Amino acid sequence: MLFEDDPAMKETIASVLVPVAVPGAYTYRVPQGVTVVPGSIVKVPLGPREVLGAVWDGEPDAAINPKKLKLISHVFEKARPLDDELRRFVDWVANWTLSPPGMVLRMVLRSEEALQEEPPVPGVRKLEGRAPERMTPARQRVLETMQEGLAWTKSGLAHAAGVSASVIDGLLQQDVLEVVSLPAAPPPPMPQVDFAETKLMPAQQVAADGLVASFDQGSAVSLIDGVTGSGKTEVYFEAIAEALRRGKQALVLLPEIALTEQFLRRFEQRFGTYPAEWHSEITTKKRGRTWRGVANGDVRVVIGARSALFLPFVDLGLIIVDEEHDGAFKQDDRVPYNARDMAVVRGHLSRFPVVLASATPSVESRVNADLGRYTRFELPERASGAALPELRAIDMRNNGPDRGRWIAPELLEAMKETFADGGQSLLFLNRRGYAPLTLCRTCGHRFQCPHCSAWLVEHRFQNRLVCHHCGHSETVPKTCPSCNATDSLVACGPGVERIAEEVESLFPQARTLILSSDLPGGPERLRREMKVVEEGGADIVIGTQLVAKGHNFPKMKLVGVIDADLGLAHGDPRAAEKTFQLLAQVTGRAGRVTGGGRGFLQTYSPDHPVLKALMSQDRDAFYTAEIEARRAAGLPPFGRLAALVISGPEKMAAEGYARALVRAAPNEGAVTLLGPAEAALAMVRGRYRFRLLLIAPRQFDLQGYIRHWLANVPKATKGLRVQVDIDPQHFL
DNA sequence: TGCGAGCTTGAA
DNA sequence: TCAAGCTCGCAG
Repeated sequence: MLFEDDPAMKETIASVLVPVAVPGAYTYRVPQGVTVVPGSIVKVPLGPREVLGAVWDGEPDAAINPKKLKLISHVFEKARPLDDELRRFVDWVANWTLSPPGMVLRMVLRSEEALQEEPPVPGVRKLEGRAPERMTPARQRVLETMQEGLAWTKSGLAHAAGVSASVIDGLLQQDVLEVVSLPAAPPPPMPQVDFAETKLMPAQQVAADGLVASFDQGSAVSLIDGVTGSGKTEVYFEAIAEALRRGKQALVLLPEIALTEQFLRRFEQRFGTYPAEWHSEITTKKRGRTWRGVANGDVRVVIGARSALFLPFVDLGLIIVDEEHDGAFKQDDRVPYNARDMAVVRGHLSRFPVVLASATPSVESRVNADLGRYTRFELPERASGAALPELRAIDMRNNGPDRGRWIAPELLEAMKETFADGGQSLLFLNRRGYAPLTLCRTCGHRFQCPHCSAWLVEHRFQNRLVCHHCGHSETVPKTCPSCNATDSLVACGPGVERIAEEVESLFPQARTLILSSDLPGGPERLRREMKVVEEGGADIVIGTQLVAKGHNFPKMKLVGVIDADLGLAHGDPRAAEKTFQLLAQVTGRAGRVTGGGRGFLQTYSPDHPVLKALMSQDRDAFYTAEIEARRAAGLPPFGRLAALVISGPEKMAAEGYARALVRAAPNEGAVTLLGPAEAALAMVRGRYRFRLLLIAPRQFDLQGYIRHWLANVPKATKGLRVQVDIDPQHFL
C-alpha cells in the first residue's frame, strides 16, 4: 500500500503472520529497497523480542495507527518463500482446528537453523604438478588417496590415508595441497527408481498398478487394506517410484519413530539410498539440512512423524500414511490436528494422490472406501503365503494362573513349546513399569500423583514411582508415608517389568527382552533392541503397544496378550475399534514369514464382540457391526464430534466456567451438547479438567457453531483455559 | 505463546 | 521496605 500523497516517500506495508496465538496476521513496514512477496520468511520485532514470521496473503490492516507499525528487521532472501499451496494449507488447518494461524505457521518454521546456510567446511585439494621436497611413506599414502583429484576434509583425508593430521599440514605448507572450501553438506544421493524392483504377488501388483494410475486423477485417496504381513510397504514403494519418475517428492508418515529403522533399511534395499528422516529426535543440524533440502528439492523422499506434514516441500506429489488407524497421528496439545486427515487435505489442496495403509483401517477410512470416496485395494493374504496366526481366548475366570502370577498355564505351555522349537514369543501388555498401583498393606494408603488424579506407577529398575501423565517421580520409600509401617508396601497388578520378572523365573535360560518406550537409553536403545529381536537375538519379548506397530519379526511364532480386556472399559466411543486394531496388530506379529503362528488372548470376557471377532478372524463382520453401531448412534464418520476441555487450577472455578459455557451455548437443534463432566483424568499437572462433548450431523458446520459460541462468551480468567478439540480421539 | 507491568503477599 | 510470586493483558 502506498502513501499516495508523496510518491517519493512511498512506503510499503505487509501482512506478516507471527508464531503466536493471535487471531490473524500483523502489519509491518517493509524497509526501503527491500521487496517481499507472500510467503517470504522474515524476522520481525514483536513486543520485547524478535520472532520468525512469514509474509502472508491478504491486505495489510491499514486501520492500524502508522506510528505503531514496526519495521521488518530481516528478510531471509536465500530461503524460498513458502508457496501458495503451503500457505493455503496453513490457513486451512488453522480454520479447521480453530487455532490461530500463527500457531500453525509455527509448525512450518520450527527450525530456525534451517534458514541459515551452513558455513562451508574447509577442505584440501591436490595442486597439479606439485610434489613434496621429500617423499615419505605417509605422504605417499596421502597422495595416493587423492588420486581422483577430489577435495577432502582434512580429518576425512587423514583417516582415509591412515596418517595423522600433521602430515597433511606438512603438505599444505609445501604447497602440494591447497585449502578450498567445501559445501557443508553435499546434496543427499537421489533414490534410484530402478535400483531393485520387487517381484510382487498378483494382489500386490493390482494395488501397485492402481496407485500408479491414481497419479492421473488429481487428488485421489487410496486405502490399502491388507492383513498383517501382506506386503503393503512394497506396494506403496511402487507409488513412491512413480512419484520419483514424475519428478515429484514423496512423504511417508509413520506413527512411531521406533518404526523408522526397519523402514530405512527396506527403502534402501528398494531405492539404493536412505530417505531423509524427520521427527522430534533428530539432531538440529540434520533437521536444518532436511528442511532446506525439502525446500530446494535436493531431498526427494522424507519419512517422518506427523510434524513432517508441515515441511515446505517444493514439489510434493505423494503422501503415504502408513498404519493410518493409529492414534499417534493425532496431536492433542497446541494445535490439535489429525495428521492422517490433514494429509488428505494437503493432497486435495495440491491435487496429488494420498495413500492410506493399514491392516486394521479406521472405521472412518473403511466407510470412505465403502462410499467410493477412497479407492480400496485389498490384500487378503500374506505376501509370504503364510497363514494368519491361529487365535485362542483363555478364559481367566476358570483357567487363569495362580494368585500373583499373570501368565495362564495354557499360554505358558505354548511358550515352552515355542522356546523348545527355537522360536520367539511375544507377551504383550499395554502397561509400562512394574505395577500400576502401589499400596500399603497396613493402612491401605495408595500412592497418587500430587499433580494428577492418577496412581503412581512403580518402575522397579529405577526404583521410582512415576506419574505417566505429568512426569512426576519419587523414589520408592522404605516405609509407608501414611502409617510408617515398614515392609508393608505391595505392588498391585502387572506392568511389563513384572511380566518380565515372571518370565525370567519361569525361563531362566531364555534371553528375555523388554520393549517399552520409557526404558533408559531412549530411542537409540529401542532401535538396537528392535533389531536384536528382528535378528532372532531374543527368545521372549515383553512389550507395550509399540511392538504392535508394523514391525516384521521373522522368528516370532507366538503372541500372548496378557490382558485383552484392557482398553475396553473406557467411555470412549472408539474403544471397541481401538482394541480390535491393537489386538489384531499385535497377534499379527506371529508367524508372518513362516506361518504356523499362534496367538493367545487372556480375557475375563471371552464373549465380548471384539474378542469374538478377533477369534473368528472375521474382520469384515467386526467392521460391519461397528459401522452399524456408529451409524445408529450418529457417531463419526456419520456424525461429527468436538470436545471442549475446560481446565483451571481451581476445581470450582473450572466447573463453574464450564457450566457458564453450556448456558451460553447457542440453541441449535442439530447439536447435542453433553456435559460438563469431570474428565476421566480429573486433574493433570495441577489443573482440574471438565469436558463438554458436542455431537452434530455430518454436514453441520461445527466449527462455525463453536466459533460463534466462544466469541459471545465471557472471557476465561484466573488461569482458566478452554481447549477445543475437533474430532477428538482421546477421551481422558 | 511468552513476557513484562503492576499488584499482592510475606518476611525482615 | 523489599523481594518474590502471581495475574493479566498485550504484542503490529
